[in-house]
Amino acid sequence: MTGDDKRGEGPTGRRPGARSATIKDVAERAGVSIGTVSRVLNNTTRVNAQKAERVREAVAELNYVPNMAAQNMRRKTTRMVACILTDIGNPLYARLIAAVQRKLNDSDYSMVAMSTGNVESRELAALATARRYRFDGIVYITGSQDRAEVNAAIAEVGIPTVQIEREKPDNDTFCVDHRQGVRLAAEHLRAAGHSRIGVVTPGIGARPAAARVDGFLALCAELGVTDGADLVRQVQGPVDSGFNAAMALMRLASPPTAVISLGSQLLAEVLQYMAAAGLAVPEDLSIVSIGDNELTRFGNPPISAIDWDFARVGSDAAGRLLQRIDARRGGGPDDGPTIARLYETRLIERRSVAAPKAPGRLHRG
Amino acid sequence: MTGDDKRGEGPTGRRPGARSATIKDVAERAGVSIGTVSRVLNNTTRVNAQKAERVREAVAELNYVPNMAAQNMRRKTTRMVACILTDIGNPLYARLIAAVQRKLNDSDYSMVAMSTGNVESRELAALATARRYRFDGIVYITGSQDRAEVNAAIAEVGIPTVQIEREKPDNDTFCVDHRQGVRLAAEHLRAAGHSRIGVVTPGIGARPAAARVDGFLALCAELGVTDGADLVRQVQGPVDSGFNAAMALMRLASPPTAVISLGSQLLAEVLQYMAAAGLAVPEDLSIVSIGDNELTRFGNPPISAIDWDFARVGSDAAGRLLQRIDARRGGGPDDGPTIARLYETRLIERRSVAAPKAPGRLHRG
DNA sequence: CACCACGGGACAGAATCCTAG
DNA sequence: CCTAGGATTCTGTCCCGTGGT
Repeated sequence: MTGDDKRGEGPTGRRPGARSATIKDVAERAGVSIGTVSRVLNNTTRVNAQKAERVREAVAELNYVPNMAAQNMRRKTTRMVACILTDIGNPLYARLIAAVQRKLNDSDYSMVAMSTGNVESRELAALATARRYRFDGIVYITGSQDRAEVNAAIAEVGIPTVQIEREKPDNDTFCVDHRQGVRLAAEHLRAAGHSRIGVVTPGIGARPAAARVDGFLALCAELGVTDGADLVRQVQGPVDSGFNAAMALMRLASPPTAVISLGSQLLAEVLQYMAAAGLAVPEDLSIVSIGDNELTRFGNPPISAIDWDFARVGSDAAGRLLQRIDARRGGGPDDGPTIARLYETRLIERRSVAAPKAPGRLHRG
Repeated sequence: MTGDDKRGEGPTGRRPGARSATIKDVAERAGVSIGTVSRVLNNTTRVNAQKAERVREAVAELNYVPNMAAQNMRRKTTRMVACILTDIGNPLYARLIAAVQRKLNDSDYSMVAMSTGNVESRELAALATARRYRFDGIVYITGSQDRAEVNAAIAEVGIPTVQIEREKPDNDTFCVDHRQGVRLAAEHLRAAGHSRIGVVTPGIGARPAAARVDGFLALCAELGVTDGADLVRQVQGPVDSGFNAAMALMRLASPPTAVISLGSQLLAEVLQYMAAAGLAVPEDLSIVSIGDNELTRFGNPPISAIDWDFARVGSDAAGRLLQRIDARRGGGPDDGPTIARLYETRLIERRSVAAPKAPGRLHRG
């Protein structure tokens, strides 16, 4: 009864083996029934003020914490959301998953992160895990879009899902408008006088790269540029690096006067090539980076970049997921038709873009 | 009995409302008892091959997945580990948590990430959550070391815990040897002829910064440098930026000829100041960065940096945590005394260090 | 008598429904 | 109508006991 006894099995020095208190222990100590304890803790209906007080005291004295596993069983809900992505170590997505985590946390959900390394079997394993744990929702981020088995598994998993940077009509999707982004970049370069613009891109298995290349080629078509495809260099593995892609581009019979680099890793490699070849930015080659980072912001020279608000994307996606979860709990089938949000990008002008040295041949296009 | 009926509630097109199959359903369908199903799934003892086959068929047909919550109750284990850190969005820790996640995953554990924003109340909330969920372990990363309540909560949480970048004798700790790192940096600069070396550091609440400043001052003392403390600039908030710290340093009556920058964010700001003031690196100021990143690797000029293997740290820490968890399950109290691992750093020489312009006054120290 | 496969029941911790006062 | 106790439920695991070899 005295709350100031700090020895023994008091709150301090909990022995590892000590079983933690259950709701039954609390009920006994407070001299009430289990049901009453539950009611006090979840304040579902009114209980006698005195008993409520005794319960709260008992909870404090026993350092009682409800067991989530037991709650999960009854409530059929875990308050956990899986975040499945290719690589949690990719700094590009750091802000995104931070925003997701934060939003979930604000509603008392926890986020469990699963990296798949963009490997199909691990994607399937992650989905199976999500099912075993009966997670309340899934945030699925990027990765190749065309794996039929994975897409089928997502459809069958039976857990509300939102997808980020994936275009799938079955779920709510949240994508950056990379088509518009690459257009912004290309038009900025054209405005500076460039008519031959190269593109260095990672493999187009995942949506972001695919959409960018798509957007670029569409723009070329609109402008009547016929050899746009020749100027798009796809970097496949880590071996076939951005360094080589940049070199191939610059050794073309009629090399580009400007380059759009997709992804921060590639940008670094392109810059390395330029340094190695003794070429200057922007004098010998103008550069726009898709994606803003420390290198574009603080490098020398600072690189013009296309930027977008990943924090917003993550927050919106998580918010929508929570809506879906609530709707399902309510009993209604779900919450209306799927939505597909597209986020605009913006151009940050810096010193890496200048007029081409040889006053570009404008006859093309 | 026919397994080829694919309509209705078959695996494809699971309706959202459809309750997922339980072990009882499987038992009924296979015509065996619940216990037998359990034995087949966990292959604890031998069961009749025919019955086992029937069970496996039923599992496949019903698309049965065991319910973790129910397993947790009996097994008193969740196969989940909490990763508590200040900010999951900080790219500095991306590799670290990726390694932790990967190591846990290899042993079929899931990682739930919790950001605290380095706010005491949220740290306590994270620990409470870990207790509610009965996580099997905790990886605690960085954050201010001196919050008594937090440290008490870690001690009382009753869950095996390892700590990264925190020096706490009660747990296994895994720290980078920043004292050695800053020494490496300083000695490299001294070897190049610098005797006045400035330091720009974030607030020393957290261990990494504290250890670095400590190491620097210790070195100064050894060398008989008496005004080392004057050359250490602590940047507190985002307002009092690295830009200003660099400026203050360079406007000293006798400014340093070299600077050690702690943290990538600060490095960028120092470089910004240099550009704004029209000063060149390394001609007007040599720089060594503690921490390697894109900016140090690919910037212009590339910056000499102190680097370490965070992936290893994370992997080791997670591995040790798994050992502790196993040991506790085995019944033994724990697994021996706590360990405190320290990881060496290494210097990567790049072009940001040169001899000081005015052949340094060597009479000091 | 030892052994094995297997069924049946107790159990874990919390929520919720029913019912009696 | 409000309060609170008691029984029931959720899903798997583990142990015990039985019947057959």
